[in-house]
Amino acid sequence: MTLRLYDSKARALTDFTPMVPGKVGVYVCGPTVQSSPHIGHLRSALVYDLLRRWLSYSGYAVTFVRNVTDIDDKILINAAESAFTPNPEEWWALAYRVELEFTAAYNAIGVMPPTYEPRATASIPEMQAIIARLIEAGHAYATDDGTGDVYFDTASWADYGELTHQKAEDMAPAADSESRGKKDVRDFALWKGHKEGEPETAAWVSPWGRGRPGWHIECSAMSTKYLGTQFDIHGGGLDLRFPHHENELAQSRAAGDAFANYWMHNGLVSVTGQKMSKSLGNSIFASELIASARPVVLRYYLGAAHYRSNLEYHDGALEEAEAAVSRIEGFLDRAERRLAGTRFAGTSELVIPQEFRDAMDDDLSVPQAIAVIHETVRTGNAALDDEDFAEAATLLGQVLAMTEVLGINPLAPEWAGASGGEAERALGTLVERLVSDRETARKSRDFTTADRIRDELGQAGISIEDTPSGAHWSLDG
RNA sequence: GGCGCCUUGGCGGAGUGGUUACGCAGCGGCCUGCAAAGCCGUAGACACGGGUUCGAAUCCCGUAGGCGCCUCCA
Repeated sequence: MTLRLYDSKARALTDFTPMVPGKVGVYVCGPTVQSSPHIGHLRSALVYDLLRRWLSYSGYAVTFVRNVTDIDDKILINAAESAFTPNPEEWWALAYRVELEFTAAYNAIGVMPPTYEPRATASIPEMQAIIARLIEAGHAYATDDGTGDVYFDTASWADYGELTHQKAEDMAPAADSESRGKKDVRDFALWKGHKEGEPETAAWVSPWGRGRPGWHIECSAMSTKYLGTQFDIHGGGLDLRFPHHENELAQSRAAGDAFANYWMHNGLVSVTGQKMSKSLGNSIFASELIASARPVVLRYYLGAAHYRSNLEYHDGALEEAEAAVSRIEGFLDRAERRLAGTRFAGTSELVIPQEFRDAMDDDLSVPQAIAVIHETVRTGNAALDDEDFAEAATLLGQVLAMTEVLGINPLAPEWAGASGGEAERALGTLVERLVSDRETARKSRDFTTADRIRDELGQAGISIEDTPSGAHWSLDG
């Protein structure tokens, strides 16, 4: 079975065929670094991280580009507003600080660094080149009102609306009072002339006067700069379909580029039934999430729903994810302990079951893929109960392989907390001593003492499990 | 007004024209000194009304409710 993806332009599941056999170019719209990352940003990044990992696992050489839009209206506004706070910040400092926050959040949940992460401000000449081609082709115009603005001429492009299947005349006219020079309310800015009061550092020389790029043009420039004028997959959040992606597509195609072959859009995250928004004050920030759950649990939670589904965040969701991850972790841990010292230790082969492969190939059906993991965990636990170590070793390898591909192997080194070193060793020594005392008490059938020790450890956040090979202790998750 | 999406058991969340997704929580059992973990078993669902069909939760139409985009947004 080959990979099928839902192409939101075609509005259908389609077989994925790369332009060049064995190679895939993916462009994903990264954040506009205007304020701190929230749960939606994490989900979006994770979705394409899973896509990228699955493509890589499937044997493709993946060039994965995710941009950072580090110049736009909001960044300038937020920086300007900071002038009235105790910590005033230049727009470029704000953008960079926020970009670092994003990087930290991505790293925290195991989103792999992209092949390249271009910043919009580093591709101004490429943007200008596209704008020049558009003007040349009659699809863009510089206004004559002295603003230095350049707009895309939507009326000149018959296919405008092809991505979201809307007719231009049906679109609600946007009351864009500031743009007097527009020929049509649907025309969008390619270049914004420098305005009085805006930072000099936010203006670049151009044939149409000093100014800065409009929103949308940066992605046309960066995607084609690094992936070519035609490339395989373009992804982003569902809320970017219109106008952002529609406009990207229009300007790139009008400029003569074939652009993306497949369009993917991930579902949004909602809170209490509604999309997060600043005005509602219901944003769940990445920092809050990272503080309230283990990173691997967060990754599991954000990835567990299908990427095109809306994901509803609610209280208790992370606890449920923690329980699910603990179950997987429990099997891996138990299997490795039980197999240690047998001839099956270390013999597990990292094999991915066909069912898992089929699920992932079917438009990245992660929920079904995870179901396969859980089923394998169950049969693996049963094999351990039956002391069928050959079978257990096989299933252990499968679970490891599947969780590795999704980046949710709880025992993987990347999730290991900062090891306490000496403190950890000291704790271990003390606990081992108590566990040993308890074993002695149990052997002499002094269960009062044994239970007291277990209770005391429990109150300290340490749980005890009695197994055929002795007691096992662990810190509560 | 236009373009779309959603409504599944206590919760989360898949899927699909005819067979238990999966996880969490619940109940019964096995195991255990008792637990924990694990295993086995079990209950419970497809918003509502029509239609197509041998058969629909799954396709079509309608109704109700909810959501997204059309304005900055992952």
